[in-house]
Amino acid sequence: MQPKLRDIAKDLGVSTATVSNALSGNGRVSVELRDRIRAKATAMAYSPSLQGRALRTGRSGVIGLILPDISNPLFPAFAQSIEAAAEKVGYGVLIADSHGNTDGQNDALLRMMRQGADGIVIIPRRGTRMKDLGLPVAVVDTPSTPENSASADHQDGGRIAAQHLQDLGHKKIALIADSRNSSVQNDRIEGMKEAMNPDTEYCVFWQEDNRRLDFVSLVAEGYTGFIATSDLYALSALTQLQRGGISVPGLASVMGFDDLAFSAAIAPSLTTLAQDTDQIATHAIACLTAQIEGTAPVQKVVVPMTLIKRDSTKAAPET
Amino acid sequence: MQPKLRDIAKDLGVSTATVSNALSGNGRVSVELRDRIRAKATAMAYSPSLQGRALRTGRSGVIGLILPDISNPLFPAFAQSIEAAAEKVGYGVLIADSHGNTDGQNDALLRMMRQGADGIVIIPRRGTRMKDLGLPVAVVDTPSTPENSASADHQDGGRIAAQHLQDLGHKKIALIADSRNSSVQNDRIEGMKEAMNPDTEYCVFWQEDNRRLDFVSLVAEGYTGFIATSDLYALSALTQLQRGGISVPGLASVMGFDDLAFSAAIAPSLTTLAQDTDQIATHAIACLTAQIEGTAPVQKVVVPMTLIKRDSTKAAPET
DNA sequence: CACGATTGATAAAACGTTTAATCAACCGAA
DNA sequence: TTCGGTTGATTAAACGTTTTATCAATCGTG
Repeated sequence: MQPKLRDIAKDLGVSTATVSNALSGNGRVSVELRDRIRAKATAMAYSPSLQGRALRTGRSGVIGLILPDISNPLFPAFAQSIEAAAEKVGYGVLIADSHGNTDGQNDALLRMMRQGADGIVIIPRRGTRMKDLGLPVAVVDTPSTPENSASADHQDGGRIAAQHLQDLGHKKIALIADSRNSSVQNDRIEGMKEAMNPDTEYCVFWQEDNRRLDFVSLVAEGYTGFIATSDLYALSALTQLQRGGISVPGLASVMGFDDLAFSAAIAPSLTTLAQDTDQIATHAIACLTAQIEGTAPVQKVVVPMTLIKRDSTKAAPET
Repeated sequence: MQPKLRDIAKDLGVSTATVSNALSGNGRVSVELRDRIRAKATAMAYSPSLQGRALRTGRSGVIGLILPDISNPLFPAFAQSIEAAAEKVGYGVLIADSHGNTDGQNDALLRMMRQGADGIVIIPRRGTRMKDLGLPVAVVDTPSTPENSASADHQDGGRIAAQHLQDLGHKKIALIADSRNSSVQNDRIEGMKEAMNPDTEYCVFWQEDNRRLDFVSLVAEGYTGFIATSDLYALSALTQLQRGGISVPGLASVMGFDDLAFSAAIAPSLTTLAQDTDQIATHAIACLTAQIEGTAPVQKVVVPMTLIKRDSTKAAPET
């Protein structure tokens, strides 16, 4: 049986209140007794019952993490970072999958509240207005989302990507995105457009209507650069080109976003823009704990994305 | 403020005990009163405080999920399945990352216990002996792990894979695995070996020493079939071959395991062996709840893997 | 020396639920 | 009528912690 406060108290002949005070440093306890109690506590490997504490204080020591789709290859990295950051400040992490839709998202929120989460980190669906839950929330999305608490600078990432290909001499660039429903992808595309020189030709290809793009014929049309809003689409493009006999990066350069698990492992390795998930997670958690513990609010933060140059981008071929 | 048991009780002029009994169906309450209480409860949108209940019953309603490495591309699918299965039976899921090592795994276990998890689902590191924690545990690994509770039949998956390529006429097959430290990979390789015909040449290439394999020169040596223990390595092989000008599946067939997120999206799409994570998760959760609630123990289960034929495997080229 | 302030510790209540023990009322049977 | 048994509800304790109010003792000061 785990030792309780009472056990320590009885052993030392003091009251449980004193023990509690000694351990938390809250009330008034003489230094000598405090040390004696703390020593005893560690000796007995005492660890407070979170349930008892939760009942009394109304705080469970758990935060909820709501992801639009756990199986999205980017989110594992986030989940890992969030878990690490939360653990560092003594919180557990409860996960929920919103199955990509708004209903699921609300269900998940409700479930988390029932479970007694002290706060929520959420990566929202586009267009979901975070109504006030009476619960601290940290939103991780894009800087253009008003409620956003911490995120990468996706728009600037877009700029960097477009700049990179143009610096390499590419004059006709295809931008590949999945769905207009993602604020992140929109911001990335927006950034790319912004950084385009007046004499650069480009076109955005949205894949949301599920039509498969034919990248090989795009090359025939003169495209030499491809920027996808995710490494997943970049991979799709890259393999399709290779299969069509188009050398990457010899005849076409391909780059993506997020530095997914496979991106370094493929041939050619994929040039990509990475976000610092650790930093974002740490900040999101800081925002949350500030709200929970009522300390000074933390500034929103926007973390720059960094270009990882690999082998899939090269100077444009001579025409 | 959330309504409490007392609020319902006061409103109806009964005792909190009666309300509790009416809602749980445990004690003795007249049918009429029971219905009246239940109606009132739903009308007030009552939901019991998990903390209060936890303190009294000693059960928190959350289970812990410990993953060796969240960023491994297979685990998201698992996490999602586990979360769904747990939610269905009313449990929340607390995640922890064991950072791939045994110490991290023990830390994670301890943290989960402190957090008051009622049980643990763990995907263990190879060779970790699950010491008795005094806490229900469900292990998800491979059938060859003695403590395993639910898993795919990885060995049989290996057999199916080897059979598939041999059926297509491949005579010289390269088996690609990452690390001997994974029971799963070992079982898959073992199954492949088992299914090899006497006249089939094959060789196992372990990548654990981080040497990059040169798949192109393997083709020059006469290999026409490649089976990787993960789609990740299969992808690596596939792109390397394509880059080297070797047509897949024209000159070489490539297949992998686990049907990762990208596997259907690449060109050619990847033939792979998939595991039914939902079924495995449901069963793992069933094992756990059986232990937690002290009901009849659930049989261990081994779920067959299914071959997903796509475009990366084809009949071996004529020699 | 007396009195207010400070220090060090305790007692007791509270958080919201479940459950064992209790109790009153009613019923049927001897 | 009386008594054991059943029914329907209540009372009170318990889970483990934190915290407010209380109290005794010591201290400093006028």
